[in-house]
Amino acid sequence: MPELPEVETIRRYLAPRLAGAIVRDVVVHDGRLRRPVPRGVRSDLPGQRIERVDRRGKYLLLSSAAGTAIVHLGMSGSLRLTEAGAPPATHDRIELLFAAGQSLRFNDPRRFGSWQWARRDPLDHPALRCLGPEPLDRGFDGRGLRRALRRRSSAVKLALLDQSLVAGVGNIYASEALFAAGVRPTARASSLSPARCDRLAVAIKQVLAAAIACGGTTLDDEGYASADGTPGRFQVELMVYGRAGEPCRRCGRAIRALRQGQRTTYFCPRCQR
DNA sequence: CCTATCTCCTGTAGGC
DNA sequence: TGCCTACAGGAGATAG
Repeated sequence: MPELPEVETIRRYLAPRLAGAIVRDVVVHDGRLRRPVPRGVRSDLPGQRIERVDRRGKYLLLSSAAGTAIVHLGMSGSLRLTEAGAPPATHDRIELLFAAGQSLRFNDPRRFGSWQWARRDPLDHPALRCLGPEPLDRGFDGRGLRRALRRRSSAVKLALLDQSLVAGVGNIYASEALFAAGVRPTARASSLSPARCDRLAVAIKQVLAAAIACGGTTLDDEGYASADGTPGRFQVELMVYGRAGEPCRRCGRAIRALRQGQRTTYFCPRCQR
């Protein structure tokens, strides 16, 4: 399930390889994604030069003079850059063919991903307009986080998943960041002291940066990989996610799992108060 | 504005 | 072996 570190890993691989590349053709093998693939992807992108590959939250942005493809990998989406020519694989949905002979394939078994299109500033696009701050930016700190959390009555874990408060944190890194900060995921967001918000903001930055340095997290059942097929290595660094019943790597107590808003949260009952 | 709940989708795992 | 159910989860829609 690609979150910020996985998308950033893909971006870092693709940016130097796609910058300047000319899109020869766009083939939509199956446009039934989370929302239908907009016409602009097909009609405007061919012939364009990719100027930049950017990331905003969990979105990857492929920018050209004609517009920007706004790509979300959902939970099962992947991108693979290869030499063109191979027949499409099962669940290949969209393929960009480049003039130099490469092919960028978007594969998504569960169709939770999306390809949107922005003719003008992509940051004004509805998908990106309401995103919160980039957690790895300088400007993201405990004060801003506290401002965002203080008027939320929900559990802090759920608040961290809200992309309008912080962009790019998903289920894995929310649990990991709360562990790193020593904060109980069930704590009311509004109850966190300034000091704990400072610690949480630092923890979010540290966990995301460490995961990027490892090339993301590849779980057994999801099989995330970067655009050249390389899996991530952060799964061996996880402190709590997916470790229910196993001993805490810091204190030895059994890691616990609970359900919050239809998804699983992991935490250490001793290290997180 | 905020919160809680449901929905989309498909591969996989577990129970029987 | 096969059928059934539950589960994984991001984000948008909806109701309150």
